[in-house]
Amino acid sequence: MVLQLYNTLTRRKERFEPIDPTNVRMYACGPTVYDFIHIGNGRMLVVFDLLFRVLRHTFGPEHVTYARNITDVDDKINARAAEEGVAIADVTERTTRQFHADAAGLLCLPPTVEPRATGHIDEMTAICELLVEKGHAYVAAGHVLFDVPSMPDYGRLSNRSVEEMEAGARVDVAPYKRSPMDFVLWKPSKPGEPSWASPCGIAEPGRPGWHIECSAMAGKHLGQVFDIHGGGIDLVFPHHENEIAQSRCAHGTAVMANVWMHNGFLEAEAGEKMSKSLGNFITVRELLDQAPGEAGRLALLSSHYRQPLPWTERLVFDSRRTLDLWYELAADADDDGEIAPEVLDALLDDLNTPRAIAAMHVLRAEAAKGSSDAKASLKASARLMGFLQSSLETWRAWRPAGVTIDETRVDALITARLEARKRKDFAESDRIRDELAAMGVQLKDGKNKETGEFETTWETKR
RNA sequence: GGCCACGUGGCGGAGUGGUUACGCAGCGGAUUGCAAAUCCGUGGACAUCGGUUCGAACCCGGUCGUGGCCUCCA
Repeated sequence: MVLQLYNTLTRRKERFEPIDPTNVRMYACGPTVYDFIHIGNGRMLVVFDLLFRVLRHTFGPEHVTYARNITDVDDKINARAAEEGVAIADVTERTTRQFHADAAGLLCLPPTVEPRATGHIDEMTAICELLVEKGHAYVAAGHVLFDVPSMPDYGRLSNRSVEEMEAGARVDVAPYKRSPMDFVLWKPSKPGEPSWASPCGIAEPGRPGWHIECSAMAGKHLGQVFDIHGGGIDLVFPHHENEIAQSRCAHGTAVMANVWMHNGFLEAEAGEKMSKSLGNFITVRELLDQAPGEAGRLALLSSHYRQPLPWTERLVFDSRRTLDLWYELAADADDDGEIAPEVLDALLDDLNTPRAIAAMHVLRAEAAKGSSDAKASLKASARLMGFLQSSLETWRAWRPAGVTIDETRVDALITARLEARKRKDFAESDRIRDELAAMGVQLKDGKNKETGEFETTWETKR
C-alpha cells in the first residue's frame, strides 16, 4: 500500500510522489496569535500532525520537513493589544505560549520549523519587488497590489473564474485598485501600528497584507516548489489562492505545492460551522480542562478529515472510554509490536482515521481475548497515531481542571470498604461508596488479572 | 446569483457495483452481595424518483433536504 492523498488542486485522490524522498516538505498555515485557539484550529493541528507522523513513518523521521508558521502581525493582534493596553509583543508572546501548550496538549509533535511572520519581513518585501518587476503587481496609494488579471489561471485551486468572482463580488473595491479582485501585498501603516520600511519605492513605512507571509515563509524554508500545503477548507479562497498567485508569479513556477490538502469544519449544534465570528466555539484550553488531550485528539480524528465533524460532549466522553480500554490493555504489552497493516493501510489511504480506529477496535477485542500479538500491535498502532503517549498511571491520574481529590482519604475509605465487604457488612460498604460518590469518586470493583484477587480501583466521575 | 460538499441503522461514522465495517446506546447473557466497570453475544441502514446493469446504498440523471465558500476564519 502506498500513500494516497486527496488533492484539492485536482479534486482527486492521488498517489503521493515526493519531489525528494530524502526531504519531504510540507507546510501548514498556523494560527494568528491573538487569542486562545479553538477546537477547529485543533482539528487542523491534529490532522496535519498525523500526516507528519505518517510521512515520518513512511520516509524516515529525518526525511520530513514540516513548517507550520505563526502569524504575529495582523490587525486583530493590534486591536487586542490596544484593547488590553499592552504592547503588541506581549499579546503575541503570551498567545504563542498558550498555543504551544495547546498543541502539545493534543499530542502534536513540534513542527520541524515554526517561522514567524515578523522574522520574514525582508522576504516579503523581496516578493513584492519581484512581483512588481515582473509585471504581476503595482504600486498605488502607498499599497503594493497583486494584479490578478496578469495571472491567466488565477482561481484554479478554488475552481472559479475571475469573471464569476467579480459577478458575485462582495469585496469593497478600493478606488486605487485596477481590478476589483486585486489584493493587497503591502499596505501603509497608520501611526501606532507596527511598520517596516516599504518596498517598491514607497516612502512611507508599511506592513504586509494577509497572504504574503505564507508565501515568504514557505519559500524560505521549503523552497519555491514543495510537496504538500495544508490548512482548513475555508482557506482555499482567498488565502491559498492568493498565496499560489504570489508565489508562482514571483518564482515563475507551474505550481507552488504539488498537493493541497484541506480539512473540513467542526460543527457546533444544529449543524452549524463552528467559528470565531459566530461565537459558537470552544477553545482547546477548555477541552483540555475537561478531558485528557488524547481523548480530544481521538475525538478530532473520529471522522475523516475532509468531512464535517459534529462536536458533542458525548464524543469526547466516548473517546476517553475507548482510550481507557487501550491503555488498560497496552499497559503490559511488548514495546516491539508490529503496526497493524489494517491500521497503516487505512492511514495511507488519505488518512482514513475512522477505518484505522475501527481496526484498532478489532485489535482491542483480540487483545482482550488474550492475543499478545494483538496487544503489542494495538500499542504500536496507537503510538503511530499519537495515542498511548503516557503511562497507564499518568493516564489514570488525569483530573479535570479545578478538581482536587484527597487521594489519601480515598484510599483509606476504599480500604475501610473492603474490610466492611469482608465482614459482609454491605450497609457500611454501600455507605462508603456513596460517600466517595459524593466526593466525585467512582469506584470500579474487579479482579486482579494476575492474582485473581478482588480489588477496587477508582476514577473521577465523568 | 456563482462555485463546492454532503444526505447510511436511535446517535456517531467508514465503505462500496454481488460477501460483517466499527463505536456508543438498546436487547440477551457472564461476572457481582447489589451497583458501576469489564467480558461475550445480538436485532437494526443506505433521502427520494427514474435510468444503466444479470445485479446498485455504491455508476448516471432529476427531485427534495442540509451545510460550506464567494468578507476575518482551521
